[in-house]
Amino acid sequence: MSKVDAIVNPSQDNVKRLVDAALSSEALLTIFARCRVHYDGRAKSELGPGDRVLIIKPDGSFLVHQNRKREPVNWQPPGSLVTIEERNGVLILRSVRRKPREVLEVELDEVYLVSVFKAEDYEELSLTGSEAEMADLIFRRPDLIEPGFKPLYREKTIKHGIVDVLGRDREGNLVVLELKRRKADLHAVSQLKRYVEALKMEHPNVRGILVAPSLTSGARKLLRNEGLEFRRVEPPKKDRRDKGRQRTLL
Amino acid sequence: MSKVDAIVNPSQDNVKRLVDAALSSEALLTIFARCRVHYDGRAKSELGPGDRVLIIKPDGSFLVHQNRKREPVNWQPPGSLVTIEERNGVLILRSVRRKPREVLEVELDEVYLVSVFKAEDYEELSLTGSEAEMADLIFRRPDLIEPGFKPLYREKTIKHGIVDVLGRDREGNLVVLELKRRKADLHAVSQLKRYVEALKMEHPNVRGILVAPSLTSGARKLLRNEGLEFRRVEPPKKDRRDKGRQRTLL
DNA sequence: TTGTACATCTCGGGT
DNA sequence: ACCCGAGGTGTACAA
Repeated sequence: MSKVDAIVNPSQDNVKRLVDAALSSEALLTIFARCRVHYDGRAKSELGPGDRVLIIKPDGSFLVHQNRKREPVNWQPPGSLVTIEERNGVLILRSVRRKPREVLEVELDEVYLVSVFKAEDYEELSLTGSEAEMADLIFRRPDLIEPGFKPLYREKTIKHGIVDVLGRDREGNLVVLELKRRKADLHAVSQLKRYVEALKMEHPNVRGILVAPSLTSGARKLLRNEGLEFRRVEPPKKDRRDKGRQRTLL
Repeated sequence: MSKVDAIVNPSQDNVKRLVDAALSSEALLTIFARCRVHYDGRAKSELGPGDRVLIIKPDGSFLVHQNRKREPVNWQPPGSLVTIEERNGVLILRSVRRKPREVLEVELDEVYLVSVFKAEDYEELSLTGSEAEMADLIFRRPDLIEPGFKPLYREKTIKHGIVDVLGRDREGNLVVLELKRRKADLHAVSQLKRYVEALKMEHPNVRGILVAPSLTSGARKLLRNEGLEFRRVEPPKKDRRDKGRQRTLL
């Protein structure tokens, strides 16, 4: 069997055969088709006839893509179970998820292409510039917050949530850091405030510092009104000098 | 020209030809390939060699899918600009986004399938069970909140945010509703609290009610501690009896 | 363009 | 299984 099987304008029988082959062989299935889509689960949706790309992965992920946007118009998450059946002469792909129960049905009005891809992939994404790396940075260089700052806990569970970084300042005050890898908004300030207020119930002096590359206008206002602070810190991008073959992209 | 062009195990020249054809013709391009992926922008990532599905849409959306998970491992949002070039005998797909500047590069080590799909789609998703429909419901049936409740504003901008529903109770107290279409969490409570406190600065009696199908344990505790309230409401799913041909899926 | 909040968010980590 | 929060979140909508 080869890595890829593809048939343009397949017969219904060929569609069924290839789909069954893909579903039973850990292969990734891609279909170009004119179709209708029905979904019922956490919400409910209908999509009238049109040309779409369908992707069914061996882990049960099911994507329905229109010709615009990054997001699938309909989908089913990993773990869902796919079947294909014929109803009144129309092929129907059906994907069922349990817990929560969700059903996705795609009526295949006309299939332009079926392709089966035995994709082998043992690599995982390596990403830098995350919030976790901001925390690392602050533990390595606490002076980025202020002189004398001592970070003590990381991902510390408190009364009403989980604090990014908990530490003490030069004067012994408890300090809560809320880190954001991108521009911080109102939500981030509310989050910080929730932590500060929870800690204030058990400690006398608690400071809250929002640590981010920037703030929205509204976040800045709310932060001031609440007596909270801001420190500008960029999420660090590690140099991965992996194999020395990678040039700078940007 | 037909709706679909596909070549299995294409030569480099054929890849280049089909890709150029797709990029200049509003067609959706799909490639099965062994590839490496490099990204630099808001963050930075590297992905070693493996088999993936690449999708490039006519609006510039660029997806790199591994054989698991619903999410693309790498991507570029709509509006990005794609080019294909050859570097040291290797074909490279390059997508550039401006604002923020982000570059995605895919090294095509081996191409198993190139397919070009002139997808025609004039349909839009019709979805029910959203938060917006919960708001509609409450304006139609305010008694779902409590007897005498009068909803007044929808999506009302206040000092620090935008309130879902603002109204008055039987006794003339200002009432803020925060709606969640699914189980409400700590975040939802913080959001509601932010609105209530903003309104309290200008009004004497303000009540805050979280309206959702259920609550997380933590949300319930915080809600109680803050003197806020909860009303159980399910997001309504409209019956779309469209064309009478649709059976219930679930 | 910026700000704000929803989403069938998805995903991972912790308890 | 539930809870919690990050995300290159994406997406729509309003100011």
